[in-house]
Amino acid sequence: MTNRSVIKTGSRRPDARPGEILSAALDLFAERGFAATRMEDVARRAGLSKAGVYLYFPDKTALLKALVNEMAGANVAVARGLVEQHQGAVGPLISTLLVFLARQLRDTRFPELIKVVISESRAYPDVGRIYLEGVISQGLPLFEGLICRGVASGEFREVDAGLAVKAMIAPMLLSAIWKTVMEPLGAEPLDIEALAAQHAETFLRGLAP
Amino acid sequence: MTNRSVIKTGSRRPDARPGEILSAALDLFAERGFAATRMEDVARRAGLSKAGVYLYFPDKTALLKALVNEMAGANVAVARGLVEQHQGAVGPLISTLLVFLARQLRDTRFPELIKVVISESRAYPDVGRIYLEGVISQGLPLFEGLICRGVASGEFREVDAGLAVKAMIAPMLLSAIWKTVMEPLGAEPLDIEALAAQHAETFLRGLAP
Amino acid sequence: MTNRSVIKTGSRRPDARPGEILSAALDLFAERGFAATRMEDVARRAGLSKAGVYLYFPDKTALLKALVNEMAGANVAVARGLVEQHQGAVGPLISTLLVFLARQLRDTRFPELIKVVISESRAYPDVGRIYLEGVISQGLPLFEGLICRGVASGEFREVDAGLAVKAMIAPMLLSAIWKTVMEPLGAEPLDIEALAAQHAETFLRGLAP
Amino acid sequence: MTNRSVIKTGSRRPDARPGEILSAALDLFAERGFAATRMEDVARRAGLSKAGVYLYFPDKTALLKALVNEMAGANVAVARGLVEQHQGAVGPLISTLLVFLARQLRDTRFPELIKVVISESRAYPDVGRIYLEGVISQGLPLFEGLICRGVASGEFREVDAGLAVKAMIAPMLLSAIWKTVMEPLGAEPLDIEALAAQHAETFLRGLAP
DNA sequence: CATGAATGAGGTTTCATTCAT
DNA sequence: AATGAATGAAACCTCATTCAT
Repeated sequence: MTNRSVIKTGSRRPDARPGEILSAALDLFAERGFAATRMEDVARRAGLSKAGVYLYFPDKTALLKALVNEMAGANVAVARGLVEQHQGAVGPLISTLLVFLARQLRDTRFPELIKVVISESRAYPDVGRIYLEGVISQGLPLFEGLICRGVASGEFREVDAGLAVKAMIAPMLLSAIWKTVMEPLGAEPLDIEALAAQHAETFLRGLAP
Repeated sequence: MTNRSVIKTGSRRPDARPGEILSAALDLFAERGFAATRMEDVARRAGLSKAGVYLYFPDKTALLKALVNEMAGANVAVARGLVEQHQGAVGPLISTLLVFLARQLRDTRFPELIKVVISESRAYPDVGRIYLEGVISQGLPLFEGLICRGVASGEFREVDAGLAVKAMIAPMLLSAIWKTVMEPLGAEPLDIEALAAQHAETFLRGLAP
Repeated sequence: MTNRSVIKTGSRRPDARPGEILSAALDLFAERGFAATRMEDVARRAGLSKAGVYLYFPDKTALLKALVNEMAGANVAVARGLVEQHQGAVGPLISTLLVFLARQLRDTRFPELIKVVISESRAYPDVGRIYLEGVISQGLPLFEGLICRGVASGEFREVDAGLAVKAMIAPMLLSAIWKTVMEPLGAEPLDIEALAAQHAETFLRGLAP
Repeated sequence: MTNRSVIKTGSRRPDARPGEILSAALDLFAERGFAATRMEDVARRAGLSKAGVYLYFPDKTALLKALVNEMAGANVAVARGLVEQHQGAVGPLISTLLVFLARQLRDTRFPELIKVVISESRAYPDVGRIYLEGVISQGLPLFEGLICRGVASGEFREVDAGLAVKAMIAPMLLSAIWKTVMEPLGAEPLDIEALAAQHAETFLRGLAP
């Protein structure tokens, strides 16, 4: 649906090539999974010959790594920005963050990427590691800090921040899985933003002292 | 149930063969993923020749389907039992259910199976469908009924039960992913039961009117 | 010319398969060189499918290694036998050995194998090492011992045994190269046995005190 | 009329380009072998783009042919010079020639070239033919003439000159192979000049009537 | 029931070579 | 003269799957 691949032009601007290839790759990884995507398909969808892809990426996994790097970095950066600029009670910020994430999940191919990472991480640990280091190790402490802040200020009751963060994030993960795994099987679509909103409400109420 | 590979001899009881094969398969699927598991490996671990596996299962995916069927069914059945036997306030039951699930995730290879289903569902929709129909379509309404009961009785505030169920379950999914994807990459282990307990507390508080 | 490959039967005796494959491989390596020989060609000439070869040899290089091992071992063993059984003056033994080698070069595919080893040793050092350890490191000391014996007994004048051995063997190497490299280009055939005989005569005369 | 204006960048002397390329090529052929040397490597080492090489040489084999031509010609020319200027007994001349060759083998990349010719001759018969015609067909008769002279003058006993020449040259071939094949595998270095000297001595003694 | 032997169908990757600029 | 970009053709190797015994 959210297909942004470029099929048409022979790409006058060589600088655009890597991006075109990555876009094609993500399309296909999301559609068929990493293993089932042949380099030739990526190439053709990027308007290139099979060998051409190898001019820009040494490996099939390099495509995946680049995708994870790229998308992961962007999201964490935004979240970090929101957190650092924020002042006052953390509850509203948590709501904002969850809704922001929900929109990302709804509007980008972040869910597909998460799914691919989950799927391929064992076979290609590098991919998992990039995600772990680029997203998990960046994002969780960020949110953990928020919980701690809330606890310290008396806004939240005493909870284990590490666990709380996971409970806070979990519905976003579930949304990604639902969208990429269950919906293609015929499950009814999930309103991710609504889930995020209701979850934020419940979660914050649940943390109230 | 949690049988971890039988190595010994030619297995006196022919009836045990399918189970041995499935056990071997789950071991390997969990360890290396579905795609990276060769039928020959399954066979060898089950103490059988490669061709022997085909006497019991027509297909590689048949192994996966059988595994999903088996384990999914079991868990849902227990949950259904708990729910149906229960009377009175639903809050404690939800706690009980979450902790039960947490223990299942901790003590069985349910997480691995979930991971495999997520990974292979696109390539083998049958597998996904079995899970969807055997677990999701069974479990979610079950829990949804609980939420509705709570709302109806005034125990919970007014919420969208469908969304609430997902928020309720999400940390369990996250736990499965964490255990099977992040921990092998070096992430610190997650205390699933503690997560479930704290989440239950927060979730129920959050639903209080 | 001395083509011994087996094309016909489907090979009732499975034990014969490795040998058949090796024979086919040597035919082709000798004919086209190692790099230009495709596994599929080997397979077809051995009356097997491409994948079938991999049941017996893990690698293309494994074919080469096996060939070197096999043939090298045989020749050294014979030479060693001759040397160990011999008594008396070493001159006649050296003549015998050279003529024996000449006949091997003339009648077997030893020359082709030497040529392949020379050609592929850099790309596949294992192959070279097998030859070095199986032939060179076995054969040279054997012959060196002979020279030393002759020097000690006064049959030969004082010479550097290590160098003498190389001079003694060199025409055999040249013969192998001539046969496999020059003759296919149209060079006139070399009478290896005659070369060996004349060389033995000259060499022994040259070593006389 | 003067020629077109000369483009400045790159090598100052356009005439030097082919030589630079050949030098780079020989370096790499010697180091990794012909097949394993990529045109891109040659280009880079010559300070050129991949396509640039094709401005000077139509083919990968053209590089090899040019190298063989160049080096072969040079050596034969020197040898021919020595032979033609010589008068008197041929024994000393043969010593001189062998030592000259030994030094060439020790100090130039002649050995590598011989090795490459041996290796690639089957796949690229042109290369072999150049060597056959430029070196073998020139050099052998030259030396054969010497032997014949010696026999005619009574300096040598009656021998088959064709065979004698091969025996005379063989240690030089062995040296080349030893240096390029065995030494990289860890075999102990060979003192080529010493081998040539001792061989000359033995060979000439062996030819004495 | 069980297996050893065999295969067909692919997919990734590598390069020599070409061409528009 | 020179090159960056692109490609087509190959070849190795892997496995799920089948079948005669």
